[in-house]
Amino acid sequence: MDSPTLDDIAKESGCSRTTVSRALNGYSDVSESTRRKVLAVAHRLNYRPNAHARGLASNRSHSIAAVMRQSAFAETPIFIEVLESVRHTLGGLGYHLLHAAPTPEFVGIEDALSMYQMHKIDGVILLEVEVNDSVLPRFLDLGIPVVLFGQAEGRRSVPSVDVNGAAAMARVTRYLLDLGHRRIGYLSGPLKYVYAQHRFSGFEQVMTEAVGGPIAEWVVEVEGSLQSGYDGAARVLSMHRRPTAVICNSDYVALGAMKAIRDWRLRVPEDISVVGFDDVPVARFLSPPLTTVRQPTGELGRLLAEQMISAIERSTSPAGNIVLECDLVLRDSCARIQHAEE
Amino acid sequence: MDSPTLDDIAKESGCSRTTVSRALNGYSDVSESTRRKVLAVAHRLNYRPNAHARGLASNRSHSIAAVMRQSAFAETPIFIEVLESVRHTLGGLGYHLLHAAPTPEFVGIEDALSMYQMHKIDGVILLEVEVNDSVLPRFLDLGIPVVLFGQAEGRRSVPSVDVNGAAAMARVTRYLLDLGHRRIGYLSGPLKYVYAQHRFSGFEQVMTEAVGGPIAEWVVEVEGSLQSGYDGAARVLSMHRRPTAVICNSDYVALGAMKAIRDWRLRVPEDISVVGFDDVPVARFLSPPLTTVRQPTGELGRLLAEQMISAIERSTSPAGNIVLECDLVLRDSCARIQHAEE
DNA sequence: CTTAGCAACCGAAGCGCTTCGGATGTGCAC
DNA sequence: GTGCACATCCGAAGCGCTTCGGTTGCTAAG
Repeated sequence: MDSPTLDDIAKESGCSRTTVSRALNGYSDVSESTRRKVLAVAHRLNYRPNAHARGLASNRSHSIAAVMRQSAFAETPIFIEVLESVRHTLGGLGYHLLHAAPTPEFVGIEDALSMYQMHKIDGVILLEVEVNDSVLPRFLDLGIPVVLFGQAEGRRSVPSVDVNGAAAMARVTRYLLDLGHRRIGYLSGPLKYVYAQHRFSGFEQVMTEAVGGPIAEWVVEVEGSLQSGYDGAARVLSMHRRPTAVICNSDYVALGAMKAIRDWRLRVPEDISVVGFDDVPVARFLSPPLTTVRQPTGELGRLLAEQMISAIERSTSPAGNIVLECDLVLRDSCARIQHAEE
Repeated sequence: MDSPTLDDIAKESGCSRTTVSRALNGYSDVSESTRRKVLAVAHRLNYRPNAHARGLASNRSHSIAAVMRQSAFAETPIFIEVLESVRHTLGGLGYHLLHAAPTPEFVGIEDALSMYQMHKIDGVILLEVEVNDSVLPRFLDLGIPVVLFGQAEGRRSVPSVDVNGAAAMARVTRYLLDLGHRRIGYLSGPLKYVYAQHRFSGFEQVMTEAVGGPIAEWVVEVEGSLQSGYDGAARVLSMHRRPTAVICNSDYVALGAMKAIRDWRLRVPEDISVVGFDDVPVARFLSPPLTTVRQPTGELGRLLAEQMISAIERSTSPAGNIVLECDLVLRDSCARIQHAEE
């Protein structure tokens, strides 16, 4: 059996194709009784609008793509949660979410670009933003509606949803200071990313107020991978003077760092305290359970979706730059400092 | 500037719209010289076919969806790798991959169904198969091309790609037997899934040959979550007689189990050996590094994609039921048994 | 009684592509 | 000269929808 079309509904319900279309799409110049009749028939026939026909006529696909960078998906489980929330919200608004995930050749972006040009998607949610991002302008130049998870420096006109990374890191730093730590290491995310800059600034500021600033040798830039966390920690651990605590850019980095610490025959948290970021499911099951920062993933996703739709439909609220706060999740990977030297 | 259409190319290259279309789509009744001319113009104008128009005319979307169950994505990182490979392969064939991931209300499937009815997708890759699967027939009844990652009992006509879970588990079991273990626990995946049945049968058979069969109390059915692994292990650990080794259905389950073992004041591997499944990135960084089973994700993804396309285009090879072997990755979570009691 | 204004509805064009069925031209055997 | 096979090309229809620009029939003001 072939799928029913608008014409089938028109025939069944005794009105024109135009009226059926307008009834189904919620236009106002359709009487309530007609609308009800049309909806009843549509439901009975299990009608589904043909996305191609609709797209061709309206130039809209009702699909939006989530674009991220190389390996971000595997290394940043938090994206999964955020995107689930995005999908859920979009679904309620009649949109589908597509993941344009990255391949080694960085095709995530190219894919999205070409999908837009083919009218397969109406807009893009970009999941990681670089300082002086080279990708963002490519979308913007083509007039592709973009919403950022993160923030683009000096581009407040691009709608965005972000977490207050600076405040979160400031809080983590203060927590460690309160435990008596003064020598704090910092495994930063790649500083080409805006979020990494923000987080570091939070750390830096509190450290400056408290102890005159971070020690440069203990600040290491790492990728998101476990191995990179291991290597970063190893570098700090093999120094002459070691920190008593290490703040990590993600839980996976923290996990790598913890392995390095064990390999150096040191204990967490007795010898070195460790803090992660993201609160991935694994964090609670580590030994010791990891103290970390939780992001409001559900809320982030919901807002991203809403911003996206209003960017596309240009009717609702104007571009917003939303920033949410994080929670500090205290577990057992940090300890009050044992023997204050200095 | 508006996107160029076939007509633009036709005008520029001096041939008809029909010829341009056929040239671009590789039909044979176009001379080489014409084809080259057309391709050149298309490239110069940066032509991208309008997916809607194409879909409307040809009734094909050149998109395929990956469908999975509740939370599978977060708990089964291996899917990410497989899907990356699927995406990569599909991309080379002119197709896009969409993830129709699940929401709590199990909408992954509904989504895919409705997307198919809207002609947004041409087929579905189904990522987990239940015994007597209730979802599969829903796709099949609608005539939706489906390829399984896994196998459906008694449905050899549905193309599938799977891993030889029975052989893998048999190998794991033999490995533990070789280390002197006789009392082996087994944290199984939900037995409603075909793959869990297969894996268990591999374990069971080897145990039967070696020691007359598994001990029923040490076989526990768990979900994929870390917590579930913890709970399952806790149940076994609180028994009067404990196993000396535990085989886990996934690395995350193993991670949960390891935490339980620590909480019981026992050591891995000295007191209890642990084996995982999947070789997630985290496995190598655990303490101790986890012995586990690696699946050939890249190959799996490639084959899934190829099967999908041939299912859609009905031209190439017939439905296949492919099964690949896994690798056992030896690390430090298993030890030769210390003191044989019995 | 006339007519402006409004609610409700509809006809037809057209979105950009594929594809069916033919048209054209060339070379070659008869 | 005629007919045929073949390679190459093209016109036009049509996919199912949205939307522009109406028309119709009613109410209520003038």
